[in-house]
Amino acid sequence: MKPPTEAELRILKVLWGRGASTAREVQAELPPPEVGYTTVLKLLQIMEKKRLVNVDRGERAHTYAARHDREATLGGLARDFVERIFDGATEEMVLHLVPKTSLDTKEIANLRQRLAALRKTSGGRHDS
Amino acid sequence: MKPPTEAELRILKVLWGRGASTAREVQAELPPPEVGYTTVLKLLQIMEKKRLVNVDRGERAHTYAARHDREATLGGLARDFVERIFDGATEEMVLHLVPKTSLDTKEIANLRQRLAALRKTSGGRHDS
DNA sequence: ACAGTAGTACGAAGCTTTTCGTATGTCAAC
DNA sequence: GTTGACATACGAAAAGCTTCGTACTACTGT
Repeated sequence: MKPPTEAELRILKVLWGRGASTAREVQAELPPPEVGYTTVLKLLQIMEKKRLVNVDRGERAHTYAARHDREATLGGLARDFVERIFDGATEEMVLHLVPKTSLDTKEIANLRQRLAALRKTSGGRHDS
Repeated sequence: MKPPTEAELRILKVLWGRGASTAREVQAELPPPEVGYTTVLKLLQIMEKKRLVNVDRGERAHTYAARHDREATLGGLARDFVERIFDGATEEMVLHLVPKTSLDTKEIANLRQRLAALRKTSGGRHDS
């Protein structure tokens, strides 16, 4: 399942936010820098070929919907990134990220809780 | 400071592992799929133009060294990624990552400890 | 000196991504 | 039925990345 490119992801974000939309609607909602209508349409056509969106051709203007939900898509991108850049070392990635970016105390507490939960359930493989 | 591309990063990883090396040495150490010698050399030349590597032209064969250390480079890539893909939401990225990848209990404990430390020190700055 | 070996420099092809122009189709209303 | 608004389809240009072929240079051994 091919990952979306940068521009494709921008479009997917709109579709996740709005639900099924026409090309025109997507274009209107896209954050700057603005991009031409035909550009958006072309991207949507490409995304259809890649099976990233479903198309409803019933109406005057086709309506497009993201085929995969946000969680699955972004999760996949994140895992690919860790694989490619950190050779799979999730821990290192997180350690790089955490001190350098803005995490408020609430988020930190939340993360700690999740990690604690993980330890109990069988989330990841245990040490060999 | 331009981020390295995929192929450039593969080369940087070798340089970080070996220290300053010739093009030939880099090529030999590069993981599969194998790539031609001139390809590696060309990349190194491009990387020099981009100031990703330092070159020592003293010897018969030039020797190349990574200009920035692994920490800074990978950290920058990680932060850029979170910005582009997750719109800066580090917490969400980590939450996506942690349950899906294999973290053993030792790593989980380590992360929790780091987070705890964070809470005490700066707490992270948050814009808003 | 000559051939062989090992190096650098560089142009350019092939690919992907992003962008848009232009051609074309369709509907509605005057 | 012609015009205008709005839609899709598609070709193709521009830019970046990766790859390599080819040309050239320099050292080494016979």
